[in-house]
Amino acid sequence: MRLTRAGDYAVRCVLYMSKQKEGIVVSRNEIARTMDIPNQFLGKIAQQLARSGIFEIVQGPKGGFRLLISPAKLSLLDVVEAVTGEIFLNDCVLRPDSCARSSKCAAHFVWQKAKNKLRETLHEATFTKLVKEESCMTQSMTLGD
Amino acid sequence: MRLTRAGDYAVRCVLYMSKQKEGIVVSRNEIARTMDIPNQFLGKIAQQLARSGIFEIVQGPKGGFRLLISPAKLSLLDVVEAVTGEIFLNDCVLRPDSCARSSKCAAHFVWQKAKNKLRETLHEATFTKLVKEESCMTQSMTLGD
DNA sequence: TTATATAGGATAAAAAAGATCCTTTTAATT
DNA sequence: AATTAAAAGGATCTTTTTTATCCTATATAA
Repeated sequence: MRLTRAGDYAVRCVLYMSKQKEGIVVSRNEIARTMDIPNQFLGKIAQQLARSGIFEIVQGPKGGFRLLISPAKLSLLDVVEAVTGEIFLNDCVLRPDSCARSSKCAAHFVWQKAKNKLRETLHEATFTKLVKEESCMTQSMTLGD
Repeated sequence: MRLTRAGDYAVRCVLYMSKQKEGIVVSRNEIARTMDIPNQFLGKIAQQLARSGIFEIVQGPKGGFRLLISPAKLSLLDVVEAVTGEIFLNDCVLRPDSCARSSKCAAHFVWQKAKNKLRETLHEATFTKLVKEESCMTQSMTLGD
């Protein structure tokens, strides 16, 4: 697995949205501008996030995206996998038939274990936590919001 | 990180060599044939493994590769990273300067943590262990050997 | 009903990965 | 010393994946 640009953009996008008041529609233009994401490309990525039920898309003026899952329940894993598909580290773990060896290959199990740990780590990281940590790190920010 | 075909081939190659008597030269042709690796491509991969000190290359008739590190001390991580470079899951962990956000980005730390765990898992898997597990799995093999 | 903002299909451009061609070098064998 | 097998290494090509954009259609607020 390797976080693609698209996956990175998706995380930035959701991270930005997680900082806004819950339930509001956040404009795509605004997200793209603030988070340095090519506007049209974000459109494509948004489709995938919408299909996964992470947010819904509102068209028209004042359109944009509305988070459907609270940042407290939304993990890095959810967002990344919405864009890149289920994480896997090598073909033969996800598609055992692609590798004639998989049944008798010990490496296979190591990859599987590694994959599970990776997903676990990303699953524990909710966006609420990320936002919180981030605000701790930025000393120059006003503390009172 | 995602195990590329090249990385997979490298693992297969070293796995095969680990089953042979220690210290002998194993022919590239033989490895390629047995492990289903494109011969020439294996040549390229071998160069990287050699540069990393994992094995040495012997030219000429009866040439091939000789493991320089005992399978007991050689891990999946060593072999994979010899071919793909140090494992990383996203750009901003390995090259923080590539991402203007890295210093204030909480996701950054999650990726770093995930990366460390992944490397740990792969580091624990030595080729001796892999060979051993593999022979357990293959029930149809002669147990004696 | 007009202006704004996103959807979504098609396609292009760029980058990465996989593979092979060909000439050169090395070393065992005769 | 000559021959030959086997691999090195540079160059190049193909394929796949990723990134990005163009353009027309659609939805909705004002």
